[in-house]
Amino acid sequence: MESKYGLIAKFQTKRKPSPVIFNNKNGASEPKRISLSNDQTFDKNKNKIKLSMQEQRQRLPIYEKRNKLLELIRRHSTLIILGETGSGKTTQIPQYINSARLQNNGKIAITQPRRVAAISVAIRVAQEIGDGLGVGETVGYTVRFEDVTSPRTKIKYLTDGMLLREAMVDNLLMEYTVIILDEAHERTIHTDVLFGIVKQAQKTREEKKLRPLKILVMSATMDVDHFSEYFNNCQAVYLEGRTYPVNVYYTLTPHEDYQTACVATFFKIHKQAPSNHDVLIFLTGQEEIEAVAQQIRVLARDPDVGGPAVKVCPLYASQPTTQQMAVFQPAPENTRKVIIGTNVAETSITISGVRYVIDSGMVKARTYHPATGLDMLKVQRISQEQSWQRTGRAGREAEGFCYRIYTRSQYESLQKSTIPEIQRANLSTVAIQLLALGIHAVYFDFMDKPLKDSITAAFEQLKLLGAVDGVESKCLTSLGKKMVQFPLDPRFSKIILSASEYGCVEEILSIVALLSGESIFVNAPSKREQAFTARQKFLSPYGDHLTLLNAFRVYNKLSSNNQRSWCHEHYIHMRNISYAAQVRNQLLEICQRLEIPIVSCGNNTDQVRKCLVTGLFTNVAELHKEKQYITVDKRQVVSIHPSSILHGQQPHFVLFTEVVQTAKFWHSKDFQIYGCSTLKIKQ
DNA sequence: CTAAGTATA
Repeated sequence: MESKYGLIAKFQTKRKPSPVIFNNKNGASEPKRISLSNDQTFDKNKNKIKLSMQEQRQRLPIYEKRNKLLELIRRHSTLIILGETGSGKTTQIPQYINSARLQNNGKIAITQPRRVAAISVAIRVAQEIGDGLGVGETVGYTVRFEDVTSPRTKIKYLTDGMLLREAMVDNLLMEYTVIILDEAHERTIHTDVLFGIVKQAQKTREEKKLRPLKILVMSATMDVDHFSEYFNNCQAVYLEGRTYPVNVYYTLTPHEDYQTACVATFFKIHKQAPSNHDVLIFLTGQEEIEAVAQQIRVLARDPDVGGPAVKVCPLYASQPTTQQMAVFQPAPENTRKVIIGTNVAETSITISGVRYVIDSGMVKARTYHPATGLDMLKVQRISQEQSWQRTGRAGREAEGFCYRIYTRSQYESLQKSTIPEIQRANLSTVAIQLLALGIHAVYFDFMDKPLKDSITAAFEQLKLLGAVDGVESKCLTSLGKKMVQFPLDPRFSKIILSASEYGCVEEILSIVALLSGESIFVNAPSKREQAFTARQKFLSPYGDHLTLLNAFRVYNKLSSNNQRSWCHEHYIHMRNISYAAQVRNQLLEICQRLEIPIVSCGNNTDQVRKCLVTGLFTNVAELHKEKQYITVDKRQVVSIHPSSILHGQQPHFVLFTEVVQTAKFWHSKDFQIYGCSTLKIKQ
């Protein structure tokens, strides 16, 4: 098998990839999911007609159906609304309900899987509603760290995770008379749990003759029957979107080396398409994206290749924000922009100007193995749903083209839908949250049941942590009740709750906060050397946890106007470290509420490592032979990930935060452990 | 031949 590093070398010798042959038919024979609309406001020409906000609202395809929709919502206690991209369902439906006062004296909740979406939609709707009051009054939002609502708020946008938190305080969600679960097709773990909670709340409120709860489930057009069946065969209504047709092409033969095929396809497009038509390539990860970006840059400079200049924009979530912004800036005159992205570009980030999509057909996805307790991050084929999602990205503003680096029959053999997150995640957080609501996960009404083994594994972990007395237990111990207060994996909640015993609450709060977000260390492949050198300043011989703490201690002593430049100099991720500081504040508040004394161990940081073991006791590995470790718990062979400070050293015992298998095939030596600390076991 | 998809509380 050829490695992706070999490819760079091959391309640097300016050899061009061989052409990829596509079929000539477009995707018109595919299920018709992409429909045409002639709306002028979407024209990309420069004399765009300026419309008032109210005119814009009236031009949305949903506007004509307003009365019909309201009638359906009034009549049904549960309704499924299928809406294509651009139908305006997220912004308009809550306003329609509000102006018809269907919520009576309660509130309308609309959940979103992502914070940015909840915030930006709320701001938009607050403007549209035109009462001049701005966000936080009639229309508000609630996300972690930010509650922009008032007692007068009628329409409240929130993240699905936030509504789940609220349900843990009041499982009947009495504050709301209408709950809209938006983007339900994404099937986030939080939305899946909310399905059951909201359904039960509606039933209980009816039985107890409390004020009724109306449920709207909004989704892209997929798997209606599945949703409807779960919600007692409720009715579904379809809303037309506003997108343009996309011509879909398949390769005639399978391409195992999808990276090279993507590059070749890009240059095929590059030669013929006008330079202001941007291209979006879907690939799987940072390393791969940077490699392909480099190949395209090199080839684009080759005079033999021809075509306009090329601006290459890599796009993945862990990029520094400034780099990510480059994606939104239009390319200069006579220059083609090509965005090479992960699945962030599928849902989270929308880029205008894209007319061509190249879909590798691959995605990196996480799966959880209850038997071993191990996570895998594996490159695998996308689902058919996902491939249409990617295709749709070419038709947001005008007719587009999508080149699929797989054959039609390969497409047909893809699984129809993506496996919902709840079926491929560690369930200990879900299990403890449901217990706080008095429900054992085994008896919970899931739309798609998680694996029995996953639930069992979760309960075994909760038992070891002392959150429950037994795996059948339907209530939490007093420790468990404290643990569930924290917005954390139960293992980390446990560590915080043990910290006062070890006299290191200050330090543990910092470390847990740092571990609960993304890495604060910048890890761009091109700057690896410099980043490594800069990191030496914070290095602790005891490993990554204390190294993180050292960096965080320095950061906290800086005045706020020095933080940015300090982060830049030390290859620290500004966004991630300031996020960790916010998380720490939140955790600190919870500790104060629980009356935990906030003590520090100063330089006696041995206490910190001892304390970490109280939650991560299953995450211990022993040196087995040269560079090879074996986990004490499940006897799995692992090795230290190169990002760890302890990589290259061989302490006898290590404590780690996480194990992940990253390679394409199942070789035991491919399991790597992240976030390592040395561990001396005293006799 | 050393390198983590995306979210969230």
